[in-house]
Amino acid sequence: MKQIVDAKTSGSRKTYHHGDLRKVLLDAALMEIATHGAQGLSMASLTRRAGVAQSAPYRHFSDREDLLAAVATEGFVRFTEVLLEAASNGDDVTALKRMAIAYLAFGEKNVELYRLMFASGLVSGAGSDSALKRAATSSFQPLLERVTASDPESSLISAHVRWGQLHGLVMLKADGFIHDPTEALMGVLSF
Amino acid sequence: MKQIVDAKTSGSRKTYHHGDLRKVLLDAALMEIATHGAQGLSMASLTRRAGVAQSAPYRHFSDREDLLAAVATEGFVRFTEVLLEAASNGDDVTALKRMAIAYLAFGEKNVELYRLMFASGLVSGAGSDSALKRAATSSFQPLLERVTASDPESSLISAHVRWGQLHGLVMLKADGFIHDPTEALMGVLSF
DNA sequence: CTTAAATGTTATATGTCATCACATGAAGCA
DNA sequence: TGCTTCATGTGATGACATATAACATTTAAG
Repeated sequence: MKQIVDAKTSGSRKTYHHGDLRKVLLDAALMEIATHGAQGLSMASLTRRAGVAQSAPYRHFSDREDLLAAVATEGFVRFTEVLLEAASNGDDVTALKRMAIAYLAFGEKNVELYRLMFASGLVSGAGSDSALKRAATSSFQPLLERVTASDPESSLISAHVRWGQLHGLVMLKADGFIHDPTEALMGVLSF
Repeated sequence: MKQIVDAKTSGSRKTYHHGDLRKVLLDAALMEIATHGAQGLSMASLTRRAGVAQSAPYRHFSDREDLLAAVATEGFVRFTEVLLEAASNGDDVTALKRMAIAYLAFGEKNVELYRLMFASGLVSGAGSDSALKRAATSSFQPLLERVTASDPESSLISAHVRWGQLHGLVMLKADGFIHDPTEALMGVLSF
């Protein structure tokens, strides 16, 4: 039986073992990334927040990049849920529009996480069979399916075009180049 | 009169002063970024490459971010040249198409530099009167002008839409999510 | 109950950023 | 020419981060 005790009472744990350090670290990383970006995340700061030794995370993640990959994977999972939810009912065309809006909303609400997922080079660098790569691929499926439904001819290319449009607007907004991506999106929702 | 001597003969310079360390560092940074990305660039590695002390760069750049900003600024200057060149002749519509193709080409040839310029958060973080911000803004002008010429009504929004599309394709390619952005671009060159 | 496997700790090696006081050389001026 | 001053490079150092290794403590398997 597991002791799910405190784990954060001002530095001193009651139990030597932590409970679920892996999850605690991931959650802390998600918060840290949301506020300071992945660049500003250090293993050391995570251990201080979790109240464990600096070396502890390496029992759960081979290195810093491995931890970031786990965070990004979680990000893709959540992102996929959001897209599926948006596409869950209505005809294909309106579903596409709702997905587009949901896509932008996710990007704006999770700027730094989104950046880590899509613009950090993590995915392309990851081993080809990694959970990260699979999660990333899954995220693309909802969009692809809806596009295919409404345009079976050149579905993959069309999906890339639409994905590129959304991704571009999110990233331009994230980096301060534009201020109202939704406004721009409305200009193309006649897609 | 300036002694433009060696500056790289196996670690030992003849002159105590370097000649033009600032430029040497910027060039080295551009190369390092092209091969290993901005993330993998360290001040220390630059100094080794240039054969100077670790503290030397701080005479020319206040910190690492300042140097990266200078590199990004140079990137925007080059990028603007490329776009202007592509738009230099032909009617507005074909000029837009050539700019789009040139945009993608620049992105593909300078993946990591492009990432630094557009997706590192440097621009949004920079002080509002910085050379970086001005260079970045200049890069947008050629596109905006051409769009305005062919669509004076909603020119800014239209420009954002097109910019977003191009940016998205470049970034998705950069991070390995798609493999042939040009193919996708052809799908929208009827812009 | 004994022992192996997981998981956490302490200590340490290496590397980076950034700053300090100091050294040197270049340029201006007597 | 010789002095002075300012820009630029050096060496030493402090604060931190990543990562590893040897050791400690639980948990859980037999």
